Amino acid sequence: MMNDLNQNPVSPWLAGLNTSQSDAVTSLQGPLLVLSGAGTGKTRVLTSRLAELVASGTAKPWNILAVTFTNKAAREMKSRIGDMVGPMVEQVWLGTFHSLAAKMLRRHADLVGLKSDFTILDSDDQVRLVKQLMAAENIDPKRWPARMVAGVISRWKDRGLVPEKISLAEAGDVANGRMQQLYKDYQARLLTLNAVDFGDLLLHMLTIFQHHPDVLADYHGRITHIMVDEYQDTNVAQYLWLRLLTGQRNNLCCVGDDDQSIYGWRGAEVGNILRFESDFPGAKTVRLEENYRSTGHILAAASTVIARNETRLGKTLFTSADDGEKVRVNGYWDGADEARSISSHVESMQQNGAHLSQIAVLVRAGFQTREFEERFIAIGLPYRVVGARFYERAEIRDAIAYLRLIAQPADDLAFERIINVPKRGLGTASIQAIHIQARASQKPLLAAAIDLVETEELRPAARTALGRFVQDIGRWRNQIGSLHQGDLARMVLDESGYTTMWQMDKSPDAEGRLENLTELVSAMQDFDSLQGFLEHISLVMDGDTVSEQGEVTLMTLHAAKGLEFDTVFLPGWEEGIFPSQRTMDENGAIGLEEERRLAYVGITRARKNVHISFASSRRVHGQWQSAIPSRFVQELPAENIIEDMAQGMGIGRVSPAYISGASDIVGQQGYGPGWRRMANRQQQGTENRFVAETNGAAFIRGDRVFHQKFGMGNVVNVEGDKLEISFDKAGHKKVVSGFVSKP
DNA sequence: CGACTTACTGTTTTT
DNA sequence: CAGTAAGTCG
Repeated sequence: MMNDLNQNPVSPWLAGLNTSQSDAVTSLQGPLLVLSGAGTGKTRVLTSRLAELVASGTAKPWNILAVTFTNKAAREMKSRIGDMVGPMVEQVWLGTFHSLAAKMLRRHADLVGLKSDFTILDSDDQVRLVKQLMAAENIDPKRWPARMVAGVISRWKDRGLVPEKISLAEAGDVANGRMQQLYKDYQARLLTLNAVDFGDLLLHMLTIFQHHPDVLADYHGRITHIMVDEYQDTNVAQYLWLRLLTGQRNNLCCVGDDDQSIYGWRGAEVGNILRFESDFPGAKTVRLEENYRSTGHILAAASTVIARNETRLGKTLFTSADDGEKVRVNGYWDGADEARSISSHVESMQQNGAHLSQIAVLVRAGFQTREFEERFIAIGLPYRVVGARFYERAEIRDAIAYLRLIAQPADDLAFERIINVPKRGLGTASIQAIHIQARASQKPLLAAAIDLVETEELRPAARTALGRFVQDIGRWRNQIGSLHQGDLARMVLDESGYTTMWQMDKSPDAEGRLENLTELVSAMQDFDSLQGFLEHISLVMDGDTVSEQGEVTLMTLHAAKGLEFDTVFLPGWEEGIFPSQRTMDENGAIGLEEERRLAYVGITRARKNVHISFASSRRVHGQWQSAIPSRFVQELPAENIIEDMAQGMGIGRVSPAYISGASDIVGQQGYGPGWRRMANRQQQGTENRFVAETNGAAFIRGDRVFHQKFGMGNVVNVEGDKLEISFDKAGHKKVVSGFVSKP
């Protein structure tokens, strides 16, 4: 240990660092790349180094720019640095790429034709805008989905490309070769809306830095040291932004792990980290290779898998921990079997004293959580699904649209979203009239609507409704400042009839939506102003409520990056699912490597136990499909795993017939008839059995019933053979009586 | 204008 | 299968 590096024996954070960690923490000048493997103490190094920069007098807090990707990471960094250096942390430029860029852009908005109170659009708004532009250009939205077109534009922005820089070849035949025009239109439209999308935050700053050297010079004067977290996830625009800000001083410290780059499809360039040493001559590279998280077997399994990747800088992780238990590999008959087995395993772990919060099920894609949810509900196992993000829910977005429109009358997208929500009798005809008026008078939609009410243009009913609407908006707008934004929000939701709309709604999730609205209002209390709140929500899309009262975590591998658990279940390791067929089709070998990194991320989330599993058949889009174990299963080193096969299903022993997809050929292990027929028969049998059991058993309100998927519940309403049931765990559902039984 | 019906289409998603 | 988005009828 070399924790007493002469110059500052009092820095407590230097104690207990290993050699390479402390090397990284005390290398304060020049370009530094810290290659930090999973579980090697990355955050600790990052925060300690920042503290050291300040404590050693190398830099003042306000000379340091510390960049992360997520708000969560920024928060954590802030609190940990705060623990080390105290309130000085407030002076550091600390935040996400987007929040920092937004802060800068508000200062210089006029240089790119924006006002400093510009709106930040989310991806949903983006797509709707693109859709409108495509309609104007007569491009078939079926042939070229707006989502895809918006995606292409976003990828260009990720690469730092403004519309003028798009080459013909680049645009390709997407949208009939009109992509460049669409991109131009889109940017023009954003300017008239005084809005930017996420990509613009960076892109506009690049433009400003390039065209206004004085602005850049000003930042060079302010910022002398830059630190970046998760460097492997930076895209080209972020790279350029960092590079420009770094300038001649060259004090850039990037921390990352090329093996954990899993956002390539979102524009992240692994190349950035791979190229660091040539990009920044004289760069020093420090490898953090001692893993403090996982046991030997787990680490060995992960290392062996990732070693197959060609494109990597290479690290050799080691641990002084025990070998621990081997990674268990399980084969199951089908997905339900897999879910059943995993959930009962979790149950028995719980009975043996394990904390549910230390157990996670990590899947490749969101839809895979469902099977587990259903099973967890059925057996009453507490769980939480990470991913369904609060601010993306329709009711929250609607509520925010109201607030946006009030705060920002020119926000046409917000206007369109809520003009007829709840229903005010303003349909396509009225909306079109507003659009025509707006275009003719060069005004935003709300202003045009106000004008339109004065005319005879609309039918009386619509005119009255619109009149009321614009009047309401104006009235609420006058309350800004005099009324606390939380109270204002409640008032808006009540007076607009939005709350009533959901109260009247009989669908089972209406109640939850109302709760979400209440939660939104209470979340607003914490902000200084309505503007402040809106800025926050446009950049912080995580509404993660930390209810750590012991629940199994269910989430995607992507969402799991950076987290750790004692026990991790990795189901669905089947070709086509994981690695994902689509990724392989679209990105070939590169895509496969990214999938493999995802496998690496998954395995390295575990401290003590990993359970990998696959199923022989699975229902995908309602169709039964046979599957072969993922190639990643084969790549696991035999000495670090235990195969725990059900019914003689082995890792490499699946009949080749299934590989070719000829599912009707009988396999060697007696797989029987094709999966499809087989499955149908099973399903029919199941249904019949339930009908038979409950035959003649009429249900009445108040009956206590059991449902295979949803568990126990009470009948709250009966309509013929359809029952409305309030389940103990699954909430309100409507089900056919044949699927429930009396206990 | 809105409720209902039919056709289609399914990853991952830090901001 | 199931959720959505567009399309049709009253």
